Amino acid sequence: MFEEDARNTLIKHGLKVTPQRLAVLETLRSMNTHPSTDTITGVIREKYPHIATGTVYKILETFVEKGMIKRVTSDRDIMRFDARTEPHHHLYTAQSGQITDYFDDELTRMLEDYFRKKQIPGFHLEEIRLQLVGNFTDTGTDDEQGHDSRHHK
Amino acid sequence: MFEEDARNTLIKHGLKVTPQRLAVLETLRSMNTHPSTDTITGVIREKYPHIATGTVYKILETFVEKGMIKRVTSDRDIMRFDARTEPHHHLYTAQSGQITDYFDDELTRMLEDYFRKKQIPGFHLEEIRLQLVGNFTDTGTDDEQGHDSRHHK
DNA sequence: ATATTAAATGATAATAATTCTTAAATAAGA
DNA sequence: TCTTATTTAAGAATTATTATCATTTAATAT
Repeated sequence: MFEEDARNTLIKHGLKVTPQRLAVLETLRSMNTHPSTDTITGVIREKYPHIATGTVYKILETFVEKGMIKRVTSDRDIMRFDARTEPHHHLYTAQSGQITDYFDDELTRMLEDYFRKKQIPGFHLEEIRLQLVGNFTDTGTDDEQGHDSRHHK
Repeated sequence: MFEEDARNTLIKHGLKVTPQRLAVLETLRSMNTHPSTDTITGVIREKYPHIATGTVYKILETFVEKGMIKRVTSDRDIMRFDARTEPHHHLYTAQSGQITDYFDDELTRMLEDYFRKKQIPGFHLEEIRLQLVGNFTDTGTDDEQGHDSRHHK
């Protein structure tokens, strides 16, 4: 899934390798549910019960600054994070507050082409994010968590 | 700008007409800066000093439930609101945390066409939101507030 | 391997945003 | 006008996030 292991990613970005940072990065990479800080902390504590809340916050902020992860904006007040850095979009559902990755290269290309041709006056575009809001029409037979619709076409 | 006055909008949605609700809706409609709850409260208090913080929160939530306004998700932790219900997109800038409306019918049509043709399996799409992240390249001569780039083409 | 040093962590306090609670006030309809 | 269900005000409570600072630790040079 990820080109390099967490340890190398940290080194590449000039960060000290600590067990806490490894735990945060590996946890985030292993989840496709765009967890909140609180969820990440909870998962880590199963294996590493002593990590402090503030540490997780600080680590996540460092990672965002370095561009290793992204903040995903949810409708509610909680920050969510995404370890995937390839261009992709997000499916949002109000029902459960779930955020699911949506990979669609054709769509990404179409949007990039569009804005390559049409400049927005007075604005330098750096990133295009699409939020697709709706509901899952599932028959509900698969597991609760991890709506892993990685629609890579 | 808006088809009907605030009073009628409230009645149409089965809400009692109170001065507080009128103030919130009119304030929000008069601003194109996607204010936070705190900003809205501040503006209202200039004319109506007694409104309670909790009241503004409750009113905004009621409006969102009724579909009269929308939540706009910012990268940070504060909720922002938008009184415009026509399809449009948003320009986000990290510099100042500004959120600006971006109207582009061609773009909206292109996205609608795209998803009319291509269904996302297991997902019923209700709304398409585009966040255009970047920086304003302004020469900085115009007023601080209200980057009202309503690029209606 | 050890010492050095800058950086990271843990614990906790502080702040900020939002929600909850309840009594008092008020809008809408009889 | 009177009645009643809603709404508001005020402040307490909760939750998310950030800041502080003493202690610990990773990386580097010895």
